Amino acid sequence: MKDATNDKELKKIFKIIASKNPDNYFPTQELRQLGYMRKHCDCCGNYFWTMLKERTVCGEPVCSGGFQVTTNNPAKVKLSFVGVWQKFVEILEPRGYLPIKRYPCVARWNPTSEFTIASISAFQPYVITGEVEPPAKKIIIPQFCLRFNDIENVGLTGSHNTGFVMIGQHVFVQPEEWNQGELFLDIHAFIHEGIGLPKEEITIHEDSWAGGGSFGCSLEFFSRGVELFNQVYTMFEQTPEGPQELKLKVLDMGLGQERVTWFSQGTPNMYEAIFPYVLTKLKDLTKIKIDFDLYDEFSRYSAYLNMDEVDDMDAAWDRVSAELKMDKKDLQEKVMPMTAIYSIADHTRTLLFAINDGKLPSNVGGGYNLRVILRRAISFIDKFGWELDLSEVCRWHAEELKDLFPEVSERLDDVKKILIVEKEKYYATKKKASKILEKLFTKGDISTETLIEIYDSRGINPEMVKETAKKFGRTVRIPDNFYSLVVERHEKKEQLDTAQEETKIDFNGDLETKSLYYNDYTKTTNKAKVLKIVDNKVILDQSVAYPTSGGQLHDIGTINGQKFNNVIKQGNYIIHILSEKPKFKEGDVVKVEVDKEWRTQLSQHHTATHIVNAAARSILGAHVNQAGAKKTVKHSTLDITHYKQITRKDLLKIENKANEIVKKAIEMKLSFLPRTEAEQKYGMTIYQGGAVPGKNIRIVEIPGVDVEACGGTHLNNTSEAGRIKLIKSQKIQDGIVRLTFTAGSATKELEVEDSLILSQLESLLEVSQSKIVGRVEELLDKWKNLNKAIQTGKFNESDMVLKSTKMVEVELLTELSRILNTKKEDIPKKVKKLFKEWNDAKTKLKNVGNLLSDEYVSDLIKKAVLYKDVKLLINSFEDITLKDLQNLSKRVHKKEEPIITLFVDKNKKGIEVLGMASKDIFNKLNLNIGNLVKEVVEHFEGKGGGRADYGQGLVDKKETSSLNVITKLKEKLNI
RNA sequence: GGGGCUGUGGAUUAGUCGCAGAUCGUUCGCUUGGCAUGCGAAAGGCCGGGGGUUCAAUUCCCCCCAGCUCCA
Repeated sequence: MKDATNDKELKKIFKIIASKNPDNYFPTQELRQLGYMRKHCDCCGNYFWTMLKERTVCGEPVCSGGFQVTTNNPAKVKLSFVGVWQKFVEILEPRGYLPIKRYPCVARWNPTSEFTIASISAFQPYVITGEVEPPAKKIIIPQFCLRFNDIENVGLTGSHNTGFVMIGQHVFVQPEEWNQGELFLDIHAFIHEGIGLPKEEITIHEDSWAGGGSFGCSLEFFSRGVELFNQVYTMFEQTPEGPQELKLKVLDMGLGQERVTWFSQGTPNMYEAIFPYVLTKLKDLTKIKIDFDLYDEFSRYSAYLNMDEVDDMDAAWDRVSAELKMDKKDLQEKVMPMTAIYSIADHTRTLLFAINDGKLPSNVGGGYNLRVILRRAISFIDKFGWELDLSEVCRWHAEELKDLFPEVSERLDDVKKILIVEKEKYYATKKKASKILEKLFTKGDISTETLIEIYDSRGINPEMVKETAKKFGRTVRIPDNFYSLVVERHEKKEQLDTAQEETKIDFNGDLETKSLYYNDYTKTTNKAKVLKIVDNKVILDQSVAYPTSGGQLHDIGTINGQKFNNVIKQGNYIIHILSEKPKFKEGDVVKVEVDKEWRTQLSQHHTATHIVNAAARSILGAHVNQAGAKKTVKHSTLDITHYKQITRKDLLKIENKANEIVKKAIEMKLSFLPRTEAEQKYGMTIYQGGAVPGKNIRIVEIPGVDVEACGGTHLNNTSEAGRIKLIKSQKIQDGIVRLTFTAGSATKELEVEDSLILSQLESLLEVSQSKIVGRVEELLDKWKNLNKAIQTGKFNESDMVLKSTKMVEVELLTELSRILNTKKEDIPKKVKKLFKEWNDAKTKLKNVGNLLSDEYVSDLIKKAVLYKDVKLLINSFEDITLKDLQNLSKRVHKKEEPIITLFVDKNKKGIEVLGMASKDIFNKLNLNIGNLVKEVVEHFEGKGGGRADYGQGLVDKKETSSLNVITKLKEKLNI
């Protein structure tokens, strides 16, 4: 047993051990009392319990010949979906179980998984490890769970869901209170009395379970080839010395409420049993009649259509229609609408719960799953052209579930808004996709490579490609293993990245540092005993210094006057990292002092984060949740869930709201509460900052505003936060917006920086602050105009002066960075650049006899000579730019065609040569200007090139003169 | 969490180390009794931003910003 290296092996070995001595591990006494006998399956070799003497195989579908739910239904009690839970309570509550409310299906408290995937998830990880007290020792819970690994099968097989309720029977007790037989009898009572299933219809399998180093045995309950539930007794843990009894024994029984409902009603498929109200509405609206016999027949073979395993869907449909002795097209036409209705019903229910519990559809993370099912639902609706509003279907679900889950009716308006936004996005990408495809098809055929590429980067799947191909009367070969090719491509790329692991410093012994920063952030000093020193790292028995955690940066400070610049937390102890070797020894009593300003600033930012979070929620809606946060000395960032970019208006509203909260001077309440008590009192939204370990959790409450479980340093009163200023918002992914803001003296510093920028602009543009925006707008406009004028030679006097006195009432720098399309820091740089270019243009245009006036250009053309029937203009200039040469050439060419211009300019860089010829010169004279320029500049060890009608180059050798270059040019032209 | 793609007049976009193009829309003129149309002309580009390489960058390299997308 000790040799088992992983859970899978552990499970296998333990199963053999348990089945050898069933009396030691299974409630055999109770089983026998009830009349069951132990048997050995002829088919798979496992042990099972049954009432039937003649039974020789266990209840696995493979051994007993598939599902037989619909015919001659064995359940004597017919229960609705909600009824199943009510019956469960009816049976289990008198037996000492406490029914509790479901946890959110978005598992904010759980660091190991994003969604709740089983009823036991509600208690993972801290209850299981014994770190946290459960609400009661025996609990039952109707837990809504999400699982997205079988999306393509939903609607097709008659029994797959993306969201489902797992009814949990959970027990957490000390070994001496553990009564396995009773736990077994409790659940048996539900199935036998509650559902009314005769014992003859029940088959119970012996099995084992292992996970996370713990393991135990389990009993699986089957009837008619359907696994109804699995009761897992986790009693042991694997240790280096071998298996040991757990200090906390855990019962994990999870029962699919959908499955049991179906079983109890014996409806043709599961969907019909679990949301009849929604289905009736859907069928009414779509006028779709379900052919139950056909669907039943079909769903039996639907496994052939499992997208995960089948590469060639067409062939798979061929196979199924052959089995059903039906025409393939006919079958698809009949089956697909039914599939669609069931899928829509399932997907909307999942979306309702997930959005309600704080997850938004997105392009990354778990939100992606929501997007996938939403798009799947919409595409069904579009395919059949139904007039169906998904948010309306969500509403029906909410109604249908009101007795069990009243909370999902609370945010239906939010759900609607979110679904609308998401739907629009879907259509936008679809439109884009069809455009891209059209382009590709007009270009030629689509290779497998591009097929994968457009799927990966544009979301265009082979299905869509095929459809468009039809329109173009083309065919596209799609490889059978398309999706595995995509996976392959990812594997190649993603292998390159190696996760960098944090280096852990290894201290032996059970060290513990008492944290002194919880009660009062102004307490910044304490005396402590040195527990351990390793190199520069110091562990004390207690400390006021805050270690980096919960998104808050660590404190800095001194120990006995020696600086520490970093503080980290590891296990139960805090490590101060000194900048030099400590002068004190282990066992010494030392004095810790934390930098007060630093600490205050971090506390201001942390409390401000809670305030902004609450402000955002009150302005944007209840769907706003924290998705991450970071507090540094300079500023604080808060990521919130929201379905679109936040408008500037709303941003301002949030800022105002936040500052209102500050001004109200609300006294903060900081306290420790037992986890369960806190959850019950304030709800699961306290886990804004993510999972928080510990039996007792710290609650940071701004009464009337916000409550969060949080370990950071906080102010005593909101007024101490100073002014909160939102610097920017950015959408970091779909569904998540990052707010960056400052509080306290960071705001002041920022304002100083800002006013510095503004005063720079003031003196540059020679206007008062309030008029800067107007002036910059004007500058940009006139800069454009003059740049154009340089090319045309025509200009407007009014573009030569800045005189705008327009005033705007907005945040100046924000507005400026919008106008200039640049970051705030770059504003002065950019304005300076524009201003300079505008001035330069002015000078160029103003100078008499300047290069751009019509007269000058005409005079220049007069200098042209005749070269093989074509005008040739050679001229030299001084200190103008390449751009000027270009503009001048262009103007000459506009005025006089055909002509060849060869301009030479001497400036700081050296001698620049620019040649231009009218388009047809090359053919006429067999003269390549690019080559000409190249040869000439290279003769003087310069560089250059071009093409037939354009050439450009530079000679940077000091001793070369313009005349030299011109002479060489002439020489090459034989003149 | 890990990848991929895209950014060019108001819209849709082509393009390339070498003078920024097209279509639609807009404005003006002509055609017409008027409209749809037809013909002709014009205006409209910080080639997302910053830095680098280069004789020369919208194009190549790096960083950022914005949007889209796939996978776990």
